[in-house]
Amino acid sequence: MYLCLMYTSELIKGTLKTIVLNLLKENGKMYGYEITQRVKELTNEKIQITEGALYPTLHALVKNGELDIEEVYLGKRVRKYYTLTEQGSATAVEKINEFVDFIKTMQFLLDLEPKLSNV
Amino acid sequence: MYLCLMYTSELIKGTLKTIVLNLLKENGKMYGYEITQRVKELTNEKIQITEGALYPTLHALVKNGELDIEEVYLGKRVRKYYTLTEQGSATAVEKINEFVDFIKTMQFLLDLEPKLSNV
DNA sequence: AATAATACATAAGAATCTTATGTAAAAAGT
DNA sequence: ACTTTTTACATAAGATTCTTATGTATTATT
Repeated sequence: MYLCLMYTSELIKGTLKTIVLNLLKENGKMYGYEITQRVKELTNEKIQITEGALYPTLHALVKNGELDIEEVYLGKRVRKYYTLTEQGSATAVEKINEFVDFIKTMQFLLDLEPKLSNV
Repeated sequence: MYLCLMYTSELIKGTLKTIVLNLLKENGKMYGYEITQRVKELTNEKIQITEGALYPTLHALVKNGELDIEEVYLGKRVRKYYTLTEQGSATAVEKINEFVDFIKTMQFLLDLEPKLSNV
């Protein structure tokens, strides 16, 4: 597993929580492995979240009261579904707003308007 | 000195080299302290590059052949101007293209089209 | 029956940034 | 004239986050 094939990993750093919280906000509940696969699909493999990065992050979000866990057994194998707590929903919105603002600032700083106006 | 007042520092991580290379590409030559002040001005203090982060990064870029140094004495005080090498110019373009692509990917992943269409 | 995919987890090491500290000259304020 | 602020460099300990490697074990596919 790799975190990043297409981008130098530096860029992805710091966006993992934002990605996880936002995916849960859109999909209601997801389990860890599902998150890694969904991100891979949606980004055409440009962003690949490693399990070594994801699981500790999920555990930290639970510990911090942002996520709840629900364990589901499929036969003998456990699958851990994560959902946003109320606090987690608020954090998701904050993180996304912050990221949007950050992008705008970087666009101005790097003088990228023309390159991004046709996204 | 702080790296970031407005944004959680996580987001800025990984963008420092891109910022430095791009500023040098636009301004020809700059010295370290000037870079910190320029970024602060241009971002309305939202991004504040700390000297503890900047100087080691500049040194690493020099070591890696991306930047050249020119020392200028103002009375007894030294000022170190940095310029892009040929390789540094190429890296600057690469980094910016990579960042633009990364933003596009994140916009899609986080479903941010409406929020960013009016930048 | 063997391999690949699913699904969890942790831990050592690398990279990057924060915070703190240091030096010293020039400018600005009083 | 003296003090403080700004300019301008630098490094180092510690924190955080991610990479890479490794581990376990079930289910699905070939």
